Amino acid sequence: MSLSPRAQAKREQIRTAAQQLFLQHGFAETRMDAITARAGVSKQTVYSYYAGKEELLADVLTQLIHRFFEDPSPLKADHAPLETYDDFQKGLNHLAETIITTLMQPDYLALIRVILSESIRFPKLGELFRSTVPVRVLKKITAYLQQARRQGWAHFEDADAAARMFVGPLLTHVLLDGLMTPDRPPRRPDSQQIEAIVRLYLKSLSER
Amino acid sequence: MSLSPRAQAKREQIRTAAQQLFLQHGFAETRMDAITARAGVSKQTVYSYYAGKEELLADVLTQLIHRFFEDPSPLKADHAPLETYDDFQKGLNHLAETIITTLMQPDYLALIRVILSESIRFPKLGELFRSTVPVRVLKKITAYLQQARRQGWAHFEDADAAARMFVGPLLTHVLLDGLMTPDRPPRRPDSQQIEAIVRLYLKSLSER
DNA sequence: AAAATCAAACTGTACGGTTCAGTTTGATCA
DNA sequence: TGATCAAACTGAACCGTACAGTTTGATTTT
Repeated sequence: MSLSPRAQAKREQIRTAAQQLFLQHGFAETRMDAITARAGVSKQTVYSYYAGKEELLADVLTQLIHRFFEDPSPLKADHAPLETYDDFQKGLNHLAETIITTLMQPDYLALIRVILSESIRFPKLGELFRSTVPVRVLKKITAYLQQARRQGWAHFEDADAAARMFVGPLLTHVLLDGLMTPDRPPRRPDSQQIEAIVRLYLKSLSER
Repeated sequence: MSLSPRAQAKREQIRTAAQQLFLQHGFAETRMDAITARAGVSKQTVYSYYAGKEELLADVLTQLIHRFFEDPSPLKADHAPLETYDDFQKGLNHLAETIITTLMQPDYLALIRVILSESIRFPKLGELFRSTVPVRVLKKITAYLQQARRQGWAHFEDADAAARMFVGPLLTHVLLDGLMTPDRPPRRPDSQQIEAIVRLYLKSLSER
């Protein structure tokens, strides 16, 4: 069942080339010939590793989804100290910054765009992404908030609503300035805008 | 420059058929033959009204974008009374409900999906949508909040951040349960979830 | 007012031209 | 000897056009 190291390498070459092209042009506009050319590989080889174009896309996206989530950066905020209220404020700020930085990467935006486009054709992929990335991120944030509540720094009833209240405003930037304007490079909100959001957010978690 | 009533009607037939198919299958997967069949019109006629498939898509989406925004419902909250704090709370709740109801319509979700998919090919369309719908909605909300602030019911510094804080959490539902799962019918959040969000939001606008 | 005439819009079919995914072939490399 | 390569090929899908004939509705003629 396992592949030889050489085969692994070939497969990786193909996947990488396909990934770049799928993310840049989308599924329909990507030509198999372009993939083989970029991978420096013959067409026959591609078809000896993948049954077809769709299977190749599935492999590329599946791998990307897992890689993006295993990326350690976005969610290590829960390992930061949380002893003073200032820690909490800094933690949220850092969390917001890393979420924005991650989401606003051109590759990440492209991935979301492809998934939204193709999830009609491949419902499985949409579901995989949904349940892997955003749902887990929401859960992590929920956990962090509950930890802060135990410490007495946050007061809320509905943890899910509180988590959405945190991510939501960030998403507005991603949608408007990242996904909706693919021609110009994504303009991420500056630190002041993020701070304003976090400050407002903290008020919603204050006592009474 | 104006078209005869008969021509208007034909054009409308074509547009309607094209709209249904583009929203259902997207641009690439929609066949011109399918459009002519559904419109009950010959191919020649389509090409006498439109230079090609792309022009047809542009017309369909442009019309949809304007229609969705001119839809009176989403934003008449600013005409509701705003004299007591209770008015404000009710106003926000109503606003949230109508925003969710509008966005969660299958047609609206499909429109967003098509725009996100095709905005690489047609940057103009993405920009038209962005500047017409979400940007104006944000501005309306901002105006409403500032009105509430003048009445003393809301306290905030950054009006833009406050507006995003309101729409953001709603968007999380649209994204996760509307856009990411096109196979099953969209599950809109129930009134309790929306109330929880509004309640939390009101805290972020409270004094100090 | 009924009949004849006419231009423009429309239809249906057929098909040219192109693009592309996937296959076959025969040579080359390791 | 088995994997890989380049290149040519196949077959199907699909956009857009050409064309010969029909419908429509208005205008003119009797």
